[in-house]
Amino acid sequence: MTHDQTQPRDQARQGFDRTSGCGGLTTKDVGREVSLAGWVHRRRDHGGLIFIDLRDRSGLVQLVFNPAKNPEAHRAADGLRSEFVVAARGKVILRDPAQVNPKLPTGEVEVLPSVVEVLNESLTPPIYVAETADTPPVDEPTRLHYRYLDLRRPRMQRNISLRHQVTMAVRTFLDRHGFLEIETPMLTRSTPEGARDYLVPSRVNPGRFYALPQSPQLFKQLLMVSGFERYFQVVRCFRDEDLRADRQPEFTQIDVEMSFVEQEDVLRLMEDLVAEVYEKALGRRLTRPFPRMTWHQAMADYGSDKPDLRLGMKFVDLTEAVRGSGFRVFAEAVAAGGQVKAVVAPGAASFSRKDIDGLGEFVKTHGAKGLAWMAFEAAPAGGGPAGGDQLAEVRSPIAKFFPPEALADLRARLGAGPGDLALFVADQPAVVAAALGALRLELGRRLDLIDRTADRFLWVTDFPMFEFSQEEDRWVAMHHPFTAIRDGDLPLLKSDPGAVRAKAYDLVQNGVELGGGSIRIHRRDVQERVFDALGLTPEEAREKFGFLLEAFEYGTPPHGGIAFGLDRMVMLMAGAETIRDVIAFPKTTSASDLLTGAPSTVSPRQLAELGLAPSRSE
RNA sequence: GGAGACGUGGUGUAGCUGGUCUAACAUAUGUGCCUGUCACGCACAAGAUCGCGGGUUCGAAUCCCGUCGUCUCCGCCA
Repeated sequence: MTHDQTQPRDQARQGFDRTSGCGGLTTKDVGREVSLAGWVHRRRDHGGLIFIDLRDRSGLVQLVFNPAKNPEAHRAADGLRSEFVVAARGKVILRDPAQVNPKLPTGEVEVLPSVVEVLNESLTPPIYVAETADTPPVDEPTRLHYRYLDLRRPRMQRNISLRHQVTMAVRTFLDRHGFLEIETPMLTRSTPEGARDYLVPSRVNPGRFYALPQSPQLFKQLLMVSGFERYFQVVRCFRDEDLRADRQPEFTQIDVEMSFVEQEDVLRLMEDLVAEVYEKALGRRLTRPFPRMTWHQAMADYGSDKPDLRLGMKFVDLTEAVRGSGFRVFAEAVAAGGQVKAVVAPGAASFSRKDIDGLGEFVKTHGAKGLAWMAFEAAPAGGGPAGGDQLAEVRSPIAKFFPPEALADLRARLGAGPGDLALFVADQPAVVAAALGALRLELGRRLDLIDRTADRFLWVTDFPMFEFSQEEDRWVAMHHPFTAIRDGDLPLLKSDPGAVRAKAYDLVQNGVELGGGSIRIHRRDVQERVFDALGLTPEEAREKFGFLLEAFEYGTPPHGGIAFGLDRMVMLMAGAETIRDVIAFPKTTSASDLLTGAPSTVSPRQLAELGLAPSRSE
C-alpha cells in the first residue's frame, strides 16, 4: 500500500486508477466510463479497426480502436504487442447482436478506449500465454525457466486461485470448529525414523545441524500436551527423497491434531472438512459417508493400500483352486506359501500375443517373475443356437495344464465372460499385490475403464503397525513410531509384531493418498514398548526422543490427528496430472529450481563460516 | 541406485533403414494489405548447423560411446 510516490511510473499512471477488472464487465456496465489495466492477451489488426483482448486476473475484455472515432488511441493501439502492460480508459458499450461472442463472459460488451498508455513493453514471450487448442503445449523445462510467464496462463491462474480457495475453506472450517493455527519451527532436530532430512548447518554451533521438518509431528503432539486441544497448520514439509509426479522435496500439509478423541471422531470431522472444501472451492457435493476398507482388504482385493475405486477389476484369489495343479508354476508358488491371483480385463481377449507379452514385461518391472493368461474368445456373431454367450475357445498357453472341468471351474471363479482376458500372477503375497495391483491400473488406463468424472473417496483403516525392513533387518513403523496400537493387539508386540494393527488411517481419492493420520500413543510406558519393538535401546530412545518421553510424564491427553497433502488435493480438484501444476514454483525431478538455479554452489567463505568442507564438488 | 522416453528456428513437432536435409510443418515474430474480428484473414520475409563432447564413415540431425538436462516408473518416500 505504501508505494513510493516519487516513482515516475506512478506519475504516468495518474488518472488510470482501475475502476474494475476486465473479466467482470457485463451489460450492467454499459455506458460506464471505466479505467482498466492489464496485459495484451491478443491483438487483431484489421488495418482500420484494431481489437485488443485485455487480460487481467479477472479475465478478458475486448477493446475496440476505431481510427475514425479516436485516431490518437488507435495510433497507440497500433504499437501494442502480446503481453505489453497497458492502462486504458474508455466507455463500455453494448455489442451489436451480430458481434456478440458467446464464448466470452464479457462477450456482450466491449470497451471503446479514449486513452491508452503503455505501462511496460514485453519481449516476445517464450510461452504461449494466450494459449488455445492449437498452440502447441510448451515443454516443462521452458515453463519452469519462465515460470512467471507460465503462471500467467489462464489455466495456471485457475489452479493457483483454486489452491487459495481450498486453504481458505480449510481455515474457515477449522476455525469454526475451534482449531487454532499454530506455527512450529522450521529449524528443528533431525530424527532417525522416516525420510531423509534436509539439513541446515548451524554457524553458531559448528559441526551441528538443524533438520527441516518432514512434518510437524512431534510439535503438534507437544501442543496437545500443552493443552491447546485442537491445532492445525497449513505447513511446509521437507523430505530429501527421490521425486515423482506427486512428490516434491518441499510440499504443503494441512496438519491437524486433536485431544480427547478416538479414531472415529477424527474420521468424521475430517470427512466433514473435505466435503466442505469441495463444496466451497468447486461447488461439488461429495457422496457421503466415504466408504471404508481395512488395509488387509485393500491389499487382498486391489494389491494396494490406496486402491483406485473408479475402476473395478477386483483380484480373484485362485490359491486354493490351483493348489496341486498340473501347472507347476502355480502349484509350486502355492506350496511355497505364496498365492495365485488374477484380474479379469473386460474385452481384452482381443489383445495380441505381442500386447500380452508387453504386459508380461510390465509386471516384471513390478517384481513378478511372469504373467500367465487365458483369453476367453467370444463366439463369432450369430454363431450357434446357444447365443452370444458361447465361448468359441480358450486361448492360453497354460490351458493345456488344466482338464476341462478344472478350466470350467477357473472360469466360473474368475467370472470371465466371452471376450475377457484373465491375467494371473503366482508369487509371495507382497509380489502378487504389487504386480497385479500395478497391472490392474495399467489395464484400466489402456482399456479406458476409469471413470474420469467420478471422485471416489475411501478411508483405509487398520494399517499394520510395523513392516519388516530387509535392508535394516528390523521392524520399522509403517506410519510412525508414535502411532497407537489397536486395543487388544498390545500383547502381540513382542510375540508377533507383524500382526499388530495400528490406529492408523489414510484417506484415498481416486488411487491417490490424500492424507493419513493416527491416534497417538500418549503414555510413556507404551511408547517405550514400541521403541523397544523397533529395536531402539532405552538409551537410544532417550537420546532421540527424550523430550517426548519426558513430556509424556506430565499429563498427556489422549490425542490423534491427520495430515492432508494440500498439493495432491488441489491437483485432483484441478484435474492436473502433477502437483507441479498447482505449486507456483516447483522443482524438477532432480530437485532443482530451473528459475532461480537452486541449488547452487556457495562461496568458500560461506562454507568456512559454517565449518564445512565439501568432500566432493562439481 | 536402477529401467525407459525425450532433447532439431522463439515455441511445439517431422525428419533419424546415413548422401539434393542447401533441414520440413504448425505456431509465434516482422513487414505490407484489410473497418467487426475474437484461434481474424491474405501475401511476403526473417529465424535452427539438429543439447554438449568424442568416435565410426568419403559423408552424421540420422549409427556408436560418453556426458548434461527434462519427464515417467521401480527402489526410496507416507
